Amino acid sequence: MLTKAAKTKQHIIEMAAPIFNTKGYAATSMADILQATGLAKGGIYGSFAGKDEIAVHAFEYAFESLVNALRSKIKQQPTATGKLLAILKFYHNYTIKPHIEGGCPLLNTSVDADDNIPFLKQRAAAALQLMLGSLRNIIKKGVENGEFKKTLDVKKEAAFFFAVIEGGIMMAKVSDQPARLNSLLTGLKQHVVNNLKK
Amino acid sequence: MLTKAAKTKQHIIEMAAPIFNTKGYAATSMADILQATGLAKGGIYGSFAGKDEIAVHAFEYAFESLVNALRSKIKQQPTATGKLLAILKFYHNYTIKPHIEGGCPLLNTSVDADDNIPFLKQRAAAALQLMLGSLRNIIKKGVENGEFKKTLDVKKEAAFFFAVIEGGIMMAKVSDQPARLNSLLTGLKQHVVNNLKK
Amino acid sequence: MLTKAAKTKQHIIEMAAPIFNTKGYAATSMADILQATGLAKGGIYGSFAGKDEIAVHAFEYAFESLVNALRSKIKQQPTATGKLLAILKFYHNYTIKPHIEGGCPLLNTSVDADDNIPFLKQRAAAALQLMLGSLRNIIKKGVENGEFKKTLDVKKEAAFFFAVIEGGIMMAKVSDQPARLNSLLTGLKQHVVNNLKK
Amino acid sequence: MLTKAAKTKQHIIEMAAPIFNTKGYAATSMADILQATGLAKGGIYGSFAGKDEIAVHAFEYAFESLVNALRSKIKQQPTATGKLLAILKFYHNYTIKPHIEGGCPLLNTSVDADDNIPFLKQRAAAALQLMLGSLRNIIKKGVENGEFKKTLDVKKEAAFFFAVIEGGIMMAKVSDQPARLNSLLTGLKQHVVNNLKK
DNA sequence: ACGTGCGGGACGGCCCGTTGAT
DNA sequence: ATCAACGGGCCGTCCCGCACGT
Repeated sequence: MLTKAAKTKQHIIEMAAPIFNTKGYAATSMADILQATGLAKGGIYGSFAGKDEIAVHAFEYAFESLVNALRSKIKQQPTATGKLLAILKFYHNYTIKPHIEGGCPLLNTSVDADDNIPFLKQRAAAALQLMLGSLRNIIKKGVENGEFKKTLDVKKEAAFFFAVIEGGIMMAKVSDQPARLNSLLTGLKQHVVNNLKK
Repeated sequence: MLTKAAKTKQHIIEMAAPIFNTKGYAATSMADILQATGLAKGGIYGSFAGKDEIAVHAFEYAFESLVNALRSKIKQQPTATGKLLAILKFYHNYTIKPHIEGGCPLLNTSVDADDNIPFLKQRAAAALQLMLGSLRNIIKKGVENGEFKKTLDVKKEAAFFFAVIEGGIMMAKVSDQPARLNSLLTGLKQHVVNNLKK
Repeated sequence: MLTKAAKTKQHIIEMAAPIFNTKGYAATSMADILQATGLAKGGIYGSFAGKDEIAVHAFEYAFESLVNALRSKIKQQPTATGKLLAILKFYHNYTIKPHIEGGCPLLNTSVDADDNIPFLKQRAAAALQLMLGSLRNIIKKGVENGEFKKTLDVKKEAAFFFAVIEGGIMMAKVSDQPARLNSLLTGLKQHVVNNLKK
Repeated sequence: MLTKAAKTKQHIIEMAAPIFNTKGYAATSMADILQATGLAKGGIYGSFAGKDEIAVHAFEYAFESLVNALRSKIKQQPTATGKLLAILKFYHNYTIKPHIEGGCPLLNTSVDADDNIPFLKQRAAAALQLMLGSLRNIIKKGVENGEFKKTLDVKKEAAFFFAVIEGGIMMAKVSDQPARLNSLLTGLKQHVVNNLKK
């Protein structure tokens, strides 16, 4: 069972995550978090050392939410092809209905933190590693079980897959054209069916 | 000839652009810009109405720098294939030696501004439109002059091309692995040679 | 009992009131208030939303002080004549020893705010209304109980009474001649005794 | 004939006077004056040493305007009674149509400057002295030529006259009730006719 | 242990009145 | 005589301790 303190901590994280993910680290103020959580000024500092620590937990929470959402879709699919297509389906209209407000935390935090906020950059890098690792696993199993061509460069294929998605999210969001992402997802789908499969 | 005022304005823009591009809008302070330009507190406000205006000009300067750098490479190539490969070459090791400190201003500003800073988002969206338009032009001409397959979906192909690059930059940068981008660029090169060409 | 917060708020008001009353709204800086209160920035903005709010409370405090001081003098007098003379006595040498530094807050704030600071003007107007109302009450009762002539124009008489005082304060203060005010007060006294009384 | 420099100076003064008279010394910025005059920064400082000097000239200009306007009305009246009534007529509806924007410069500047701006206070005091002197002259002549009672305290009468007017202006303006002033003026008129005259 | 709320002080962007170089 | 530049000051927000109740 969760202690009261742990509950409060979790509450703060869950309220703060969409704010950080939307506004970015620098533009998110403690006041924003106070208001969102309903806590008093000092109440936060009982649970966290400071803004940095909240930001880290908020990112990890946001990323885990993403991973969990993806994993539940993937698990339902027995084949590697099915898993990849499930991922693509997950991202359909993602800029309209993202799993967390603000869109992909990996993209947001990476770009936000890469030059300035080392402790966040580090977490984002680890998250990316995990994400790419999962994709590679799926593709690798597809190769091993004969679904996909043996000649595939698994690592490259995974990176390519994710790059298109993230690039697509960025473009769709800034231009307010969700179709930009969807079109790319369709392209990836054809790529999976036409180029990866035997 | 440039007036002194115009020179100062340009100086401010050129000094501010890498800062905004590196730290983002919210994390960039007027003090940063003052220090970088060597001007005094009041000196800036003779040339600009405020931080917002500087940020807009800084972005447009950074983006134009990118466009100019790209264009000079493209112009040297007579064929559509050559132009696309020149673009890929331009982005080789881009996270190590970007044309401006902080990396791709389109990526940075889009992600920084999309939920919070409408006047910047708008400029970033316009810049993206221009960039994609240029790519489409190149590919379209390749189709028209018989270099590329007639069946190509020009719009999709351009979006795909740029999405991979931007996604690749993001991943390479956050993970401090420039090779991640280069590998994707190599993949794109093969795509151009194998899939686009007749 | 007063909470600590309420005490601090009151402390700020009491320290700020003479400053605003002396220097006026625009010329009073937050730094002045910080120094007078001994508080830091965060301390002030915990109690007030901003300078405006402090100015309003400061004015109301200053005006209430005036009203209380006057009322205590008035209460001691059973007759209307006595009350009016008590008021005149209160203002004797007022520019030398005002009840609050800077002199009459009604005069100061009215002139300071009437063209520029609507939220203060509004409070000053209400205060004036209250002040004139009190004067009218006194005179009216004097008429009713037979002290004063039945033909008196109560409203006019009250306005006249107060106009002379405020005009006198202004003249005495700017010329550094307190006697200018005292002389007018003497004149008013004769007016009460000679013209108002039956 | 006026030199060009003198013309510029006069232009600045005439544009600045209503601003100072409306907003007060502290709240009037050089930028306000620049905008009103249409001059460039250097243009002002060629004619004046600084804001202080402009404020002084602006006040004196505003006060002289008042004096001139009053004098022209007074001159038309041969009798002392006529002169006093002309003054009262001049102030009728003064808060609606003051001779200069912002209302009586003597009142405004006195209250604005009395605790804080010695160089302005000094000018305001001198102006008051002049104003009261003029009133005394009128009344004194009225006594001498037999219009008024010989027992009048000339000095007191003049001060009383002006105090009511200035107090009335203050009250009328802050309450947005011009009638408050007019009512007092009517009272003064009766006072002149009933109490001063033989 | 948990949370409250007052207070601290540095810094945020911006505007002030003014001066020098041209 | 113009205009670019100065530098200190403006009000307000920032993130954060600390002393206290509970």
